[in-house]
Order: sequence, then structure tokens, then C-alpha cells
Amino acid sequence: METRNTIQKQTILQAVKELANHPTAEQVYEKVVVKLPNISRATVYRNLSNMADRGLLQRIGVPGGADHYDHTLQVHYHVLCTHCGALEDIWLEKPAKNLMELANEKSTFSIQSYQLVFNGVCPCCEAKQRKENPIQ
Amino acid sequence: METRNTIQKQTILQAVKELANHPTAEQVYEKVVVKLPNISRATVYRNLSNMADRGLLQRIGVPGGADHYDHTLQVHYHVLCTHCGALEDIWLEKPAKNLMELANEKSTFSIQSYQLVFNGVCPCCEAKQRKENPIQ
DNA sequence: GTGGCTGCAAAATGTTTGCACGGAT
DNA sequence: ATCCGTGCAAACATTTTGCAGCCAC
Repeated sequence: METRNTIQKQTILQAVKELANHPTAEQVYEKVVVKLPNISRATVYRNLSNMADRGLLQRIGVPGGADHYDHTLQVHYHVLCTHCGALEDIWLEKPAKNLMELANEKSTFSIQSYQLVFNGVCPCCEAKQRKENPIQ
Repeated sequence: METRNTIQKQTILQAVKELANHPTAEQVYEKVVVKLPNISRATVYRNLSNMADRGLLQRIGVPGGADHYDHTLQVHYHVLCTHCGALEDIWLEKPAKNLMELANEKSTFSIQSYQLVFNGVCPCCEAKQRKENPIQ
């Protein structure tokens, strides 16, 4: 039950912190494999998942795509660029409590959490779009 | 570009309406294959996805799980039972506009939509839990 | 020394795609 | 007659799992 302090775990956690920008398991693997050439993807997946369950990381579930991981533990939200897949933070104060309360009032389920991802277009992709199709 | 009226499409749409309870593509397939024994899963996936894109159905993206489809077109939300996977409606009026506005104010992305799924325990599973572990 | 953790390969899951054929228009 | 939609199989993406050996404790 207690957790052993392996080099793999340390390196994975460090990688998420250094990458900062909500890496996927694959991106973490690519960063970690430089330092530990023999590490397996399974180890990366296992550890990221464990750490998220223990609250050392936040898991960002993206419907239809790979999970991302966030070293920031404070409650906040994310936008996904529908063009390039970039994922960015959004800091909102209000919805956190409201949503849970509202939902619990209206549902027979006892609601414990929720997953919210916004979809949009990042400034970079918006600029490209405008260049290709200046009308509209 | 215009859409042909095949038996497959008709049957798939009808199946989603009859199943009502937010079926996955696989569940739709199982319902449809009874009437059309030669239909392919690919056809079901393709048509569900197309119909969602055209606004004939709503796609409910569930992180880490299969997409569900909803024949109801009005804006509403969903809870997923973390025990049995049951998916149920939640009807909230307020958040719809608020969330989009708030997020757009706080982000450099131009946000067009969002995906929100609540996680909880359904009454049925809650009862089971209580039976197995009456303490707490 | 023990048993949790790792690496590997294989499997599982959900979905998409290339292609030849058939049917709706 | 066109050419979109279908069925099939294979590919794809992401994640999980079984198992033998290893290493942190």
C-alpha cells in the first residue's frame, strides 16, 4: 500500500512539472525516455494514473483523445484547440461550486465531480484561418 | 454533399430514438443488427458521427470511454455513474450561457462549445454499496 | 528476503480508413 | 449513369494487463 520511491516515478513527476503544458502520457514518455532509455510506456501510464488517483497530479480527460496531465493542483479549467490540439488553462472562480450544487439538486445521482473541457480555436490557428480565407 | 436516404441511416436514427437512454455506438449496433443482419459497425459509427455533425443527434463525449448519443437536441447535461456506467440526464438552465461567456472573457482562445460530464453514483449502486458496507 | 514495481509483449477498447461493390438518385 | 454509402478487413490510438525478474525497503 505504501509507495516505493523508484527512479521512474521521480523522473515522471519531474517531467510533468518541467513540461508544464499539460502533456499526454506519450509526451511524458518521450521526455522521460531520454533520461531512462529502458523505461516502458506501461510504467509511464501506470505512474501517471496512480499519481492522479493520489492527488499528486490532475488528470484532464479529453473525450476522443488522450488524457493530459497537469502538475497544477488548484481547480481550474482547460480549452482545447479544435485545429491543433493545443490545451490551455482557463481560470474561472465561480462555476466550481455552483455546478456541483446545481447538478446535485437536479439529479438523483450523488455527484462527486465533473469533467469540463472547452473547445475553441487558439489565436495562432485563428490567424492562419484568416490568412487562408480572408472573407467572412 | 446532399445526403442519401439509405435504410441503414433510417434504422440507426430510429434505434437511437427507441433506445432513448444515450446508447453508445456499440449499443446502437446491437439494436440495428437485429433488423439489418449484414450491417457493419463502420456504418453505424460513420452515420452516428455524421448525424451528430449535422445536428440530428447530440454526441456525448465521455473521457476514457465510448461516446454516447442522445436523440434529444435541447441543451442539457449528463451524469455518469462511476460504478455501473449508467448515463442520465441533468437539466440545468443557468450554466449554458454563463460558462461560455466566462470562459471567453478569461481565455485568448475563441471558445465555441464545451463538453461537460458529471461523475457520481446512481441510486441503485449507492444502495448496493450501503448493503455491502453499512458503516459510514 | 519480500513483495511492490518494472519491462515486455500481447490484448483490449473504441474508432477510423482504404477499397471495391452496390444501390439511391 | 453517376457517385455516395456500404461492408469488410485492416489499421489506428490509447490504455490495460499478465507475467517473469528485479530492486527498494
